[in-house]
Amino acid sequence: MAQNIDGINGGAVCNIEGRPSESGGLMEGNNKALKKGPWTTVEDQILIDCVRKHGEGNWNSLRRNSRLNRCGKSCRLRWANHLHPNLKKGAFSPEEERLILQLHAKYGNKWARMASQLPGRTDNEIKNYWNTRVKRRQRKGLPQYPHDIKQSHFHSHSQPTTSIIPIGLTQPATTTIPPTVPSICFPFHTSSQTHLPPNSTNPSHQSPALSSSHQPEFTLNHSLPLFDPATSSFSTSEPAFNFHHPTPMLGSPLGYRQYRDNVVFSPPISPTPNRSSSIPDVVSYQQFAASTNCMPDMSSFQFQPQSFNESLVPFPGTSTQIDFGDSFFIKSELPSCKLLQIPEPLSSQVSQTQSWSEIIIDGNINATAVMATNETHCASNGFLEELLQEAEALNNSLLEMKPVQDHENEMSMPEDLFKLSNFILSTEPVSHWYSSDIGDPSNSQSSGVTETSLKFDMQQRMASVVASIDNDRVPHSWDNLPETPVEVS
DNA sequence: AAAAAAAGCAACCGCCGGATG
DNA sequence: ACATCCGGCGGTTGCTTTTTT
Repeated sequence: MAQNIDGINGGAVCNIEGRPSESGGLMEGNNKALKKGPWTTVEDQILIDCVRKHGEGNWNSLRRNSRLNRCGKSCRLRWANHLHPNLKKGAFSPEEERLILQLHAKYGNKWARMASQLPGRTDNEIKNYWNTRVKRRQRKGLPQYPHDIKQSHFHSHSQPTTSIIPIGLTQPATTTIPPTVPSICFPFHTSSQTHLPPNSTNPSHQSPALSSSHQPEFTLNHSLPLFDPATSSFSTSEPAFNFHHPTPMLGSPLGYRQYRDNVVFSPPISPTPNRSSSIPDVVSYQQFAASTNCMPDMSSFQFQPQSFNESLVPFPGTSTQIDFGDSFFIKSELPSCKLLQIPEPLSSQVSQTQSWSEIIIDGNINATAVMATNETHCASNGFLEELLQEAEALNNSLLEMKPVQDHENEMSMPEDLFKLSNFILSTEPVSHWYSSDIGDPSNSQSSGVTETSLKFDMQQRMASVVASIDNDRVPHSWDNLPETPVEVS
């Protein structure tokens, strides 16, 4: 908008965030009232320079240490909504509009959540678009949603509808869910599509939020039974998934702050010299087995989260809830996720028979369940068959499991899951993630890696990992996981 | 062409929750 | 345990621009 170009605006002034009592009064050493109103190009440039120099975050300190006479909030908003380099300008495309409708039907007025599904778009843009649309359609007496989009949220302020979906196989079927249906279903592939985590076939990393593939055509090889809480029964129709942990493109997920500056490599669980209790690196494990035709000893592997291969990185904004014990369930609408069942028993007795399983659900909504044992005498040439058999067995057992209703805490990542994410993040040096992008991670702030980009990838990775541990058999309970890494600033 | 209405947009406000001391 | 800081989010306001009458 061409208003107030170049600094001559009559913007009003305000005190800090409209809360005079905070910070012990005005300005904290900069005893001037803060400016309000439209931003000028001069202010924009100052803000851009500051962010380039210091990175995102710490908006109030940014304000204090710059010539900007704006409150921190205002700076953050300006950056996120207008100055961020990843922003997509211009009108929404028809595809985006369609997606907004679908997302709103699913989430209600959860603008940040919706924005996380619209690369380059901000919550504010979406909110404005929607509000305008609402007014227009109300005036015309039209319904808010097209006939083919079914509203699934309770009301505009409600939590989204949740379906709890057990992983499992029903009879083989091929189902195509048209992209217009804002629901997806996780299928299981059984044989030819077994997904051993590839390495060489990994596509180069692409930020999911910047990809346009967030709405694939979902071709399912198997339909999954869905548990309908209303009827307490399973159904294969109208699957619905919900993102329970929004990851706004320009924001950080809850609890992220504790990681954002962490470049410390924390030891994995029980970092004993022989790594006997480390969680195995699933990918390396499989690759080792495939390449050497023998099953490696679990103790030779160390849990290396970077092995979550890039092709499996889900779209941002996804998360999954698992209920452990004898059963687990996906409760998510994410189009991609990865489930790991940690070896059982995850204990120091690595010499004894262990098994582990992995369920991968990739961006094409293809799921593969893989299980393996590390019995040292496992016939190598029967490896895949064995995996598949066990996967089948896993699927079958899952079908028998009772769904667990997640009640009030739908929006929060389960504590266990969060701890796992915490652990995983703490075990992986940032350099692994960004080596190809930025070189020296220790210099990430000044080498062009913004906090946002770091957050972004972190969010993806957090969302991509869901793990379970059977506490009954695993001496390493979540409580033994490393504490939140110390923030390094 | 002018006025009114609608649309578009930017920014602020208040609330909230997590982090921190 | 508490207070404070900080930042995210959703609601709202108000200004400008565009379209309609």
